[in-house]
Amino acid sequence: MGISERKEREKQEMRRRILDVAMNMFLVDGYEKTSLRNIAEKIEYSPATIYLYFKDKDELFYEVQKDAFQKLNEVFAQHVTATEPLARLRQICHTYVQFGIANPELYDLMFIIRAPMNVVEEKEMWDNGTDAFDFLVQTLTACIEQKLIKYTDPMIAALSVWSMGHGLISLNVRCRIKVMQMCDEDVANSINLSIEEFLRVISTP
Amino acid sequence: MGISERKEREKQEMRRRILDVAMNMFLVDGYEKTSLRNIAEKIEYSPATIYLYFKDKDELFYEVQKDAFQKLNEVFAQHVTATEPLARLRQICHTYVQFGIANPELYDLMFIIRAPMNVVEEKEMWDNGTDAFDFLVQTLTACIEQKLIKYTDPMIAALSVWSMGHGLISLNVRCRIKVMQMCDEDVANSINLSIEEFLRVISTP
DNA sequence: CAAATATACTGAACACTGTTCATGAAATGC
DNA sequence: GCATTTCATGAACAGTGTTCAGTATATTTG
Repeated sequence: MGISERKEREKQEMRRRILDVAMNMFLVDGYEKTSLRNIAEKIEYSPATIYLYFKDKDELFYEVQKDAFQKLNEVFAQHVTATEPLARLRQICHTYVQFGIANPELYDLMFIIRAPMNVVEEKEMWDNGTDAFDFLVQTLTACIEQKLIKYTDPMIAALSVWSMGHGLISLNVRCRIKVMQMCDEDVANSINLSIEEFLRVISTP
Repeated sequence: MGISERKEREKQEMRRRILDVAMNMFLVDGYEKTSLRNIAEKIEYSPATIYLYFKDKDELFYEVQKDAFQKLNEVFAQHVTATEPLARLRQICHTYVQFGIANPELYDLMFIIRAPMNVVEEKEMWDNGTDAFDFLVQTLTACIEQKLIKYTDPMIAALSVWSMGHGLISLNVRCRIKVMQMCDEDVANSINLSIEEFLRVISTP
């Protein structure tokens, strides 16, 4: 049956089109402005049509999040080039934080916003973030094996590094670093300094 | 003029009543369910009345956030009792994280949600979080003076400790730790372990 | 090819949200 | 007692996610 195959392909193309438009609206206008109605208007379909391709807003946003993580993974692949584990760790940290600062709206969707995680509630795991996290665990395992850092458990180390990076970005993205009187440049500087200090501090003497 | 004083007092009482109801709704039902209409219904006034006491939703939420930070400060005063700086730091970290885990909806309002920070945009500083942050800086300054930790700059140290704590809580609150297959108990355990390891790692030998 | 069926899509409605404003009622000042 | 200020509201506006009966098109069947 060539027809049902074409139908299936067209359905997938429509899904992709919706996802691409949604991703673009996220990047350009941010989360707040990315409504189902706005997406529908941009693809020139009725809002109800979106529900033929996604169960609800959460499921749609979960798929956009998946694409966002692919972007992050690509950035990792591009910027994390060192072979020495500690140098890799440093590259991972800076690449991650830079990605967050450069794409605050996308970072929102990936790590801060509640919406897309409702579909995970029923699931057993959050598979969108797995690859990036595994990438970090792998590097940290190498660091620990070569006794380059003071941590002993790769999982705890990964959770700590990630929390530190996420903490820095999300406090900044959500304007909570304004407790210290600083200009934007100072803030960016402090974030980078915090990463450097953290790496120095966790390294074995 | 006794009358205008009474009027002023009544206005403040009404403000307090709105804030208390809002705080309670946050604690019981969470951010999503705390709408101006729901608050208005609970105080048995029209939604429009709230605008006679607050400029908009953001300003109201900013005041509730202020109360939330007072709660946090009280918890600090209650649980951070040690005199030795490093012991104090440990107590601060655990108290903070425990507060976040125990009051996820309030933590949302204080550190994650965008809404109340819009009023800060025009302001020069975010004064709600100042006391808690200064408290941390003070303890870290003592730690550095006594050469108990490897950090040299109290500001950078405070930003790092805070980011670590906030990262752990917010990743958990927003279900992002589900990348690792773990039950809730394991997660809570990993968070505590991460804090202990961080404190161990940053301490001078 | 025509009729019956299956698929794709939409307009309108529902129940929400924050916000504004003219209108009305009550308390205060003179 | 009358004028004025203060306080509160109903109704409306523009927006949100979501559902569903109904329609138009495309495909399958007789």
